[in-house]
Amino acid sequence: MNTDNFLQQLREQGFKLTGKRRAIVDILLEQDRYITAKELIKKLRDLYPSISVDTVYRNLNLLKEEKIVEESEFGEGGSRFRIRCSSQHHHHFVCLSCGRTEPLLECPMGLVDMVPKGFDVVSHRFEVHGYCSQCKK
Amino acid sequence: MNTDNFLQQLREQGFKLTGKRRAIVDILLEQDRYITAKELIKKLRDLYPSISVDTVYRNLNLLKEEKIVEESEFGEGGSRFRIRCSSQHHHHFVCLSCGRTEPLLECPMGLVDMVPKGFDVVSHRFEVHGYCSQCKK
DNA sequence: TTCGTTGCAAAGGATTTGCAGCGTA
DNA sequence: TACGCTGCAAATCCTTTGCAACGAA
Repeated sequence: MNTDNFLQQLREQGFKLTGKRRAIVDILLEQDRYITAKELIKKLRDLYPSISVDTVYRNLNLLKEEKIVEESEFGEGGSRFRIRCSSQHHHHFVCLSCGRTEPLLECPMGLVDMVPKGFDVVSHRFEVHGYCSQCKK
Repeated sequence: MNTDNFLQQLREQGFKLTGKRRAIVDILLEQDRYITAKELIKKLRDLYPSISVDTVYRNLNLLKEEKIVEESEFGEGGSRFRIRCSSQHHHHFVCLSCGRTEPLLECPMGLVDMVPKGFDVVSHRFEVHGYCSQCKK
């Protein structure tokens, strides 16, 4: 997956292809981990020193709606965002220190019956938090 | 479990037993589901019309630190809180409509190896969302 | 009396919105 | 040209904090 794939997908929906939008996707892609909006903005300012936070949030929301980006809430400093590189359903191990993610080996929903009878399941969330091999040292 | 058990626990830590604190625990206990701070405050105002939001948040934070209350973030309108009635480790099915919770039958972490080698696991989060038998109608 | 608790007012941080001008297609 | 995108400023929403008065033990 590269930036152009994602931008192409947006263009097909009638959205435009701007330098700032490209930069947002670029950065998320080269990070490939959960980062806060703040971190993202900081990196964007290297290229676009005056980019406004609203633009970033508007783009993140658009990318979320298009399922290109996913959001998770852990730690401090607001939501964190990461790009969805794989289209296959899976969950993540998330490093509490650097935000790096690693796919988990299983999805619990498929393993056994988790949910008591009588409930309609719409979605589920599974996340394992800890420290990656680099950060645990 | 009843309100006095929880308040007793707080008293042993040197915290005081006020009417408002009791009311907060009472309401959380009679709800036994995830509710937003807003909903909680609304219900508290029946008994204490002028209770302030800061008192509620301060108490929720205290109860969280004492592991009496747990917080989850889903849906709109900020964090949601519920009282921990059972001391046994488990996860929940959460109704997206009414916030009702139901213990899940398994904890995925015990079932198989979920996490690739080399990662230190600190915590995990598992939640299933959907509609309960009442709300799905 | 002591020290935790509360309300008030204000601040804080994250995120969103209306609007007018700009830029892509 | 048309319509999406952007920055600005302001607003909104949720949550926290300092301070002085209050209240439980």
